[in-house]
Amino acid sequence: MIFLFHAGCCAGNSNIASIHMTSLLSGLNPEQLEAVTWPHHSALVLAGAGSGKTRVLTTRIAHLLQTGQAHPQNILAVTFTNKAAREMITRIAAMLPINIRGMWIGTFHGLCNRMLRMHAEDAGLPQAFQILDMADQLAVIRRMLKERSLDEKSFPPRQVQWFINSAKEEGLRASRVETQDSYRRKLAECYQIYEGICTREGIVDFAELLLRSYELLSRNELLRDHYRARFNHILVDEFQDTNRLQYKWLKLLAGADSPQRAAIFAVGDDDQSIYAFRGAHVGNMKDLERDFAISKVIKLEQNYRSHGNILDAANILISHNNGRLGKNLWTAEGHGEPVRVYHAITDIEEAAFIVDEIKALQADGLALSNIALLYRSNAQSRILEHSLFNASIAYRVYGGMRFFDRQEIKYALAYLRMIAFPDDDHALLRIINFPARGIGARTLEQLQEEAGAAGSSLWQAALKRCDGAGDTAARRANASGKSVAGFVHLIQTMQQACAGLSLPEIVHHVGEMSGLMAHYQAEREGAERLENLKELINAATSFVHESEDDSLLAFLSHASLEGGEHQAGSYQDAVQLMTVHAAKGLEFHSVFISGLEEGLFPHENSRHEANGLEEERRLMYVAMTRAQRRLYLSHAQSRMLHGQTRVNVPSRFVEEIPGDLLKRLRPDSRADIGSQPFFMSPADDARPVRRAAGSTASNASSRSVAAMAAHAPGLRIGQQVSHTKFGPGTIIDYEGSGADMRVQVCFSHAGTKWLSLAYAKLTPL
DNA sequence: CGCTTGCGGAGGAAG
DNA sequence: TCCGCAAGCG
Repeated sequence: MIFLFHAGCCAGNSNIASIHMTSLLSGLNPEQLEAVTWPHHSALVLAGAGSGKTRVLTTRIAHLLQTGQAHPQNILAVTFTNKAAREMITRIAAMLPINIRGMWIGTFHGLCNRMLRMHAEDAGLPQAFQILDMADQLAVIRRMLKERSLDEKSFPPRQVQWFINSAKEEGLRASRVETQDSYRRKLAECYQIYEGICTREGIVDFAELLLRSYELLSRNELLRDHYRARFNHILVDEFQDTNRLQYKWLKLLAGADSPQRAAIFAVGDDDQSIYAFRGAHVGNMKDLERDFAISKVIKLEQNYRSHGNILDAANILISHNNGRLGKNLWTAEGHGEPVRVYHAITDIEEAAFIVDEIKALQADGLALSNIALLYRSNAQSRILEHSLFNASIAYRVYGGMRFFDRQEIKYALAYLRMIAFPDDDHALLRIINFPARGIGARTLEQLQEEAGAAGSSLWQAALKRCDGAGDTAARRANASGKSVAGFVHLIQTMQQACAGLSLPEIVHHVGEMSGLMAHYQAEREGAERLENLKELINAATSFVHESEDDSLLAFLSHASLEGGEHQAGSYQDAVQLMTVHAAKGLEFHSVFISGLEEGLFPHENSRHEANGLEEERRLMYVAMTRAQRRLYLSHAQSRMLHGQTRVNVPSRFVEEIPGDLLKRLRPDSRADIGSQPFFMSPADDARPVRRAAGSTASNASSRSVAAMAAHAPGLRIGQQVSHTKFGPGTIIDYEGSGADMRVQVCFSHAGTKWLSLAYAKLTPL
């Protein structure tokens, strides 16, 4: 009764409580209020974009606690991303002065991990099971295929991986996969073998976390009853993104068919379902209504984000989809500006237009970080970056490599793993020869044979090898015996050295002793990797401070479950570039959606998928509803794709928006020429119109000198420079900006190289 | 062992 | 066109 305890601290607690109550619920619109104060019965909240979804979710939790309808330990709230989970926790903590420890708030995978660690034995897992990310999983699959002499051509590892994960997400074990045709039968065999490896080595992939947890609950009645009695409020964020297994898990946990079932409070938006390709099943929304006897869907349709024209355009666009649950966003604000549509001749010219508009917005006082450039596929960012760079506009690209995905981090983590759990074959294989210590494929094969024969881990096999002291046969042929001995010795030394140290100290030691630091120090382009290794120590430090469990094992799980930021953020004000998928959940004053062409958006691959076009349209809907005040849609008549210039028709999505909501812009004038035809004659095409302001030249020599100087004072293309190692040279090209800026230098003696300005010491001559 | 070369493929991506 | 991966050479 944590809340009552708090209230009881204060005199006149009923007064305090009512003040809290008012402040919690005040400012909610009627629908939000209905959702927040919904009785202890399952509910489906259809929450449109910008309708205050997170607020409803967090306020409901606070309200349940405050009114004594639930104690923290009765609450389980599940999200898809760590970011969303963190935000939820932060907001609840800001609303209520309570200890939120008892609540289970996290991602599906995080919560399943928590449950499996607590009941590892019951779940048939070793206490220290390791979590594989996608890349690790792929590596294990490759290893398996090789061991089984299965041809990678007839068994593409990625397809095998996809098959296994899809099966797991349907809740199917290898033995229960349907095998009508021989191909599926073979894949099912792979799944079977893979399962064996995972069991033997105590490794668990992402899908396995859920499946194990599900099986644990369904098999173990005691545990199931325990959790059912405990969590009587289950709240789900982004419900439209749940896959079949996640829904089954929720259903089992909530006890859909048991008399005293939990209330599931699911918040989602079928119109924003854009993850079918990774298993999301929107049908779960209908299933929830049925399985939990939900009589009324609460709709949050008032939008607090966008102006009217933007919402109207989005509403009409999405109305072209069938089978929607049905929802129409509205705003209390005015219509605002029309949606701007720009018809570019080429992709280059499209980028130039965007740059010009950004400059104009900037001149009007808008911060760059309030501007987003969205695109359907990552490949499109290149040309936008190029143009932004030339115009000296700071930008930040989202996506790509995440911190814990980096190879140097993976190596360090594998060493950490070996310290605590040396029997981990997967970790051993990753680092046994990195940094290089002369252990080749040959030695490894032998080791694997020995381990196979003894039925032991590779580590045990390596130990045995070293035990066989003296000059036995193992040592005769080459030095590999020595190398393995060296490796064994290294790990053992590290184990001893790290005993009793704090986590950050261990990470530091491992970096030094493994030789990783030295390796990257010696490597020419290793500066950034070195930085990341240092950053890993920081990550360990903050982990120790923030986490209840500061063990090495917990840190390793954390690393697997939390990819980390995409890149160390340069905190300067910058335009935000990202895919539409990555933009979901975000909002910006001004949004550009570029590449609105048939084949690109909607993407041509979607044509061969069931309901592919509708998913693309939802994607467009998500993109449009990111904009608060100004929305630009642009498309180019011709675009370079896969090395070929292709001519494209404007996206049907643009056509689906009524003309009276649009303002069409043209390259040669800002006048409204919406009545003119979209396509220009070939003669026009031959002489593309260039906007005056932005240089769109693609070769470095004609780039704006001023542009580069703005990023790197004192440097320009053509500048003679000197490098401490490579000697004199000339700057011939550059890319990136700020801390990420790199220059290409043609050295007199050392050839042409790309160098990071942040690390390379270049002296202007 | 590590680097270079050549070929193929190319969508979106949390945990 | 560009990137990433697999085989091949020094």
